[in-house]
Amino acid sequence: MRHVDIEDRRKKILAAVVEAYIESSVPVGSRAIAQRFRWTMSPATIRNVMADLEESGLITHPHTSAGRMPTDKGYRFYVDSLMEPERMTKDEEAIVRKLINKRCEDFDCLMQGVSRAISMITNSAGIVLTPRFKRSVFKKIQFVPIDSSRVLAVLITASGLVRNSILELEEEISVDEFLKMAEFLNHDLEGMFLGDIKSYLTRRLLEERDSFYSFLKKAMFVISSPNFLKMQDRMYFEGATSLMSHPEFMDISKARLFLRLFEEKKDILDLFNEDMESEGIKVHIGKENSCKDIQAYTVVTCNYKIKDRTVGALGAIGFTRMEYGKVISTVNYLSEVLGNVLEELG
Amino acid sequence: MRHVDIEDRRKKILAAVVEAYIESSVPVGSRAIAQRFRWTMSPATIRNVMADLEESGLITHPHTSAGRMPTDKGYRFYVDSLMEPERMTKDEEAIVRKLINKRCEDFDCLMQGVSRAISMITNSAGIVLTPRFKRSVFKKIQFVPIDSSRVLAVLITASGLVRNSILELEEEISVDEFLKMAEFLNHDLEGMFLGDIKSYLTRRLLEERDSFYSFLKKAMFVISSPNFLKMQDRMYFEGATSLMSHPEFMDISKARLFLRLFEEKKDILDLFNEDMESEGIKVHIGKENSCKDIQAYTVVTCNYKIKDRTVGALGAIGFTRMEYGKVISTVNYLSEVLGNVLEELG
DNA sequence: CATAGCACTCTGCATGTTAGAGTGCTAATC
DNA sequence: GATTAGCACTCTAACATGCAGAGTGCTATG
Repeated sequence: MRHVDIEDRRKKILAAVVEAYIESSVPVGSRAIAQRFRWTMSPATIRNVMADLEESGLITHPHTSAGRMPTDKGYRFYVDSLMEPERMTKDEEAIVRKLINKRCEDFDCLMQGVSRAISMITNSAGIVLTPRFKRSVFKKIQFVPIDSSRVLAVLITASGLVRNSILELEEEISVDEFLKMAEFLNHDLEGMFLGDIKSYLTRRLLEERDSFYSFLKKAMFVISSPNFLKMQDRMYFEGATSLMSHPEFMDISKARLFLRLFEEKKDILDLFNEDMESEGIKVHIGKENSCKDIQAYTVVTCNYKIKDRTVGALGAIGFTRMEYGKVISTVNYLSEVLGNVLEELG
Repeated sequence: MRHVDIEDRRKKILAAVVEAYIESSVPVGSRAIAQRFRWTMSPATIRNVMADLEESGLITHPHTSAGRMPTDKGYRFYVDSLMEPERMTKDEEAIVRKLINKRCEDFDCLMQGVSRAISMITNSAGIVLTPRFKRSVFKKIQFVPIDSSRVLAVLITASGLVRNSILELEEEISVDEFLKMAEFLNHDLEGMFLGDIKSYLTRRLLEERDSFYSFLKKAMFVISSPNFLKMQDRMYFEGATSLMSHPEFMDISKARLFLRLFEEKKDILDLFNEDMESEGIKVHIGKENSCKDIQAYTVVTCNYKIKDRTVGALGAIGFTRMEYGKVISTVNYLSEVLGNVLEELG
């Protein structure tokens, strides 16, 4: 059937435009595309198809006599239907191994290594969110008294992460009471998600009205102390410099706005936190982003897991003109690597 | 005496050139300087003095018919002899209070607040090093067993900072033994600098050859576990964006090199760590910096203290054309604020 | 239906021109 | 003797002009 051929050619040419534009970062003309197909079609033919693709809103023109470049819609179609997945090369795996080795058991160093690996391999900026506190599983708590009015709470999660916070006490609590409280909490909360602890204790508080009551209340007070459960979830961000060399940042005020995204953090965090709710790779291309300041970029995110449970997210941010195949496979790969390392480390 | 007058005028004109150049960021001409002095001198006179200053290497010319701009040597003279100290304004103090309030008792948040305050007030980038681990004073240690082969060591310093690390055990150590070890360490090491602990224990090990020996050896093993004492000293860096709007970064490759300084971190850390050895404000102007990549910038650093002991450093980095008075007073002020907050928090 | 050819358009670069800002020098003035 | 006015000179930034190159759309032809 003729019709299939035409559809097929449209796709091939769109893919060629996208790939050529990604490589060169300048609008591509019909001649360049014809060359790509080893002159099996003439530039004139390609021009006709291109005019067609433009009408469908998949590519555009910056001005009359310029080549074509993909629109966000064009990239979307490319990512969904045309793109071929890319395998990680040996070199790239070597980079990952080099940056994320056992030697650097420091948590900080690990997170930094992962975001740096993403940025180095993809030529975009790498982003890694620390394992979300609320999504971690309770394993053990211990109290270390500092002085009469303060105590240090040390909490270990099932995945081996440690968080500590200093609690300011209003009423004095004896060492003995703290020992009992730790024992109680360690027994009752084992295996519970940290995000659920508060509501669990509240429920217990309502159920048991007798002997245990005042004790529970104290535990509750400790747990809901202002800086206990709302703990430092952090974001690592590396590789802004690798974006700086791209022509998109010729206008420095663009670069400035981009960097501000990461000083403010909020918009990026929101995006990642939302994506964490679902499984696997998510790609947000240009104007698809609800946040205006991100609309010039593409964000690729992926959740990562410890023991089959999503605890955090990581990803990459770059220009819409990014190497989608490579970025997607890299982000995917590193989400697995990070999960594994954290599991092992736990 | 005539001679004094001439010296005095040279100084006044140099100060005017420096200040005008800092304000405008374009080379300043004799006319502009004359205007600054409300035409009490004619441009021609000023030109003569300027030619003189240029011969002394304090100012330069980008080309024949351009105005003058200070050299690094000129800035140095200005900072050492001409500059007037600037008081913090009410507005600026309000910024500090807003960014560093009690509510944010989270350590991360505090460090970030300080570096952000520096950057906002000075229009430069703010840098804060966390309190150096080695310079902290031992207060208390506690061991929390995780499983048979690992134990969590929680260390509290006299200034109230908490650091923890997971120790991998080669030979099994019983819970009871850990309790005794903690008791021993807590008793013997109180008030000692963390950086001195290792050598102290080594000394003890040599002195006591009898009953205590095997016990000390175990403690020694724990203390010198690879990731115990070489802990994560971090650096906070905020405000790169505020530098981006300056004309010095018109060439984006400059901006790129600048950002790389902070992805690499090493050069900056070396500079700050060295400056931490001495007291008070240090100013490194342009080419005075030994690190080549920093030679286009001026770095202002200051140590900060907890209980009269230097534990860390903070500062600002900006173009040599920075508002020296404001930057110096701001860095100085915030070093005190940070010290006080940490002390209170400890 | 595909393609060759042609007129047209837009960019980027090189070149030329001009206004403005600033200097250095010299001669006149205080 | 120090200061200043005046003038010739130089360099930059901005704008105009011209031209080559790349790319398109349209039309006529295979």
